[in-house]
Amino acid sequence: MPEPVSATRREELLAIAAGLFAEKGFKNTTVRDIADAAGILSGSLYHHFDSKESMVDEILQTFQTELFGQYEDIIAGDLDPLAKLERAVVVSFETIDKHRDEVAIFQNEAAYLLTFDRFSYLAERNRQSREVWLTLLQGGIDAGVLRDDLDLELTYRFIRDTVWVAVSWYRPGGRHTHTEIARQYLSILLEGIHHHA
Amino acid sequence: MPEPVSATRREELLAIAAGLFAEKGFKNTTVRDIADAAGILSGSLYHHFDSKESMVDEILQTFQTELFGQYEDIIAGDLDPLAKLERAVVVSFETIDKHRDEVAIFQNEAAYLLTFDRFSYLAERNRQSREVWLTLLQGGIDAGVLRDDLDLELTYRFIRDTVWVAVSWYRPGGRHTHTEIARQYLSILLEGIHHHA
DNA sequence: TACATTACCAAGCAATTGCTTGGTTGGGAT
DNA sequence: ATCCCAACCAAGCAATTGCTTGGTAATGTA
Repeated sequence: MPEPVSATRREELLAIAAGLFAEKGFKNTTVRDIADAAGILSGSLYHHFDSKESMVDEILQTFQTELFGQYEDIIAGDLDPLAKLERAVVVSFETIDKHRDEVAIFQNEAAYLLTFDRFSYLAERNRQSREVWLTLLQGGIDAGVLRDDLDLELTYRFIRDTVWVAVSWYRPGGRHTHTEIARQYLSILLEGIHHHA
Repeated sequence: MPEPVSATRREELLAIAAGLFAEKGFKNTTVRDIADAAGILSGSLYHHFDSKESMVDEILQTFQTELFGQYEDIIAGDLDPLAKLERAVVVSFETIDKHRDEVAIFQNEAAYLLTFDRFSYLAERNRQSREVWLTLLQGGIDAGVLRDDLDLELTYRFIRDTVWVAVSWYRPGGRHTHTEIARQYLSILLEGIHHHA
């Protein structure tokens, strides 16, 4: 197993931990599991990190900074409302493709991690995410390009859930690329599955 | 092996356990948590049940028997294809309303529980669920009432995910009834959010 | 040569876990 | 009056948990 020259040992260990946290859950992954996967003893992990919590913390912070930066760029950009919404969906699926473990951890463990003070920033991220989607949807409605007879909150949840839950089954190299999935999901979301003559 | 004792106390304890499993996860809920919530000592649970696994087993089996029975009724019924699909969505939201804890446990813990032999029937239920939705979708396509340009597998996942993930935020007595949520979700699914003149 | 740094090992501790064992209580049937 | 039995308690065991401690080996750098 050749290792990327650029990856420090620290980043390697974080990637291993992320894979296990995503697959088995945070609480259900022991420091011995992580150490075994890395080929070292559990105690040796504490040369690199303070605690198991610090590992998942670093994993989540890194990817969230990147993701929310992209959302901000979209909103601040000059695309038309519909294109902005489409772009946000595509970016989300790109993130699922590029940061599958991190997204899975955020999806599955956020509720549990929020019981610790040090992870209270996750609640802020959720609030931020809601604002992004509501802003994009309202923009489309104001421009007359989206239906105005739907409950905005329900529509937001519909989109959010549909996009992120795909991380539970999407695998790179599967029968659909993330681009193709985004395209079809957008088609259903915008046009519906009903046949229009 | 303790057998049915006072059916009511047994059901009480199962309901308490289900609430905790749904809220905190199976592995992350201790037998002491369950006992505390029931106002007894942890050892006393073993008068009613063999193990923690037996509890979650009984919880899942009971509700799945009911749910899949309803799906079978719909497919065997004489509604037209579109109405069958709509009915299946409505029944699913009714189930989320009526068996919130059980659905949440199935959604969140199935992957973990499947690592134990005794829960292999959960994989069979997943297969069964996929067949139900694919049958309903194919029926609509054959009847010319649903679009035939979408990937069937992706459409199935879209519907499945959208319906069941709602259990993560739906609360009875919230601002939307499960009937209202089903209605709006169906509207988006069938017609899309795009504004059609 | 002397020292520093990085990455790890070996051993184990305190807390928590699921579960076991033997015993107690109180209401209902005989 | 006696007995039964469902429901529980009190105590604790063995395994697993996150994490600590003190040390070692290899690779630098002065």
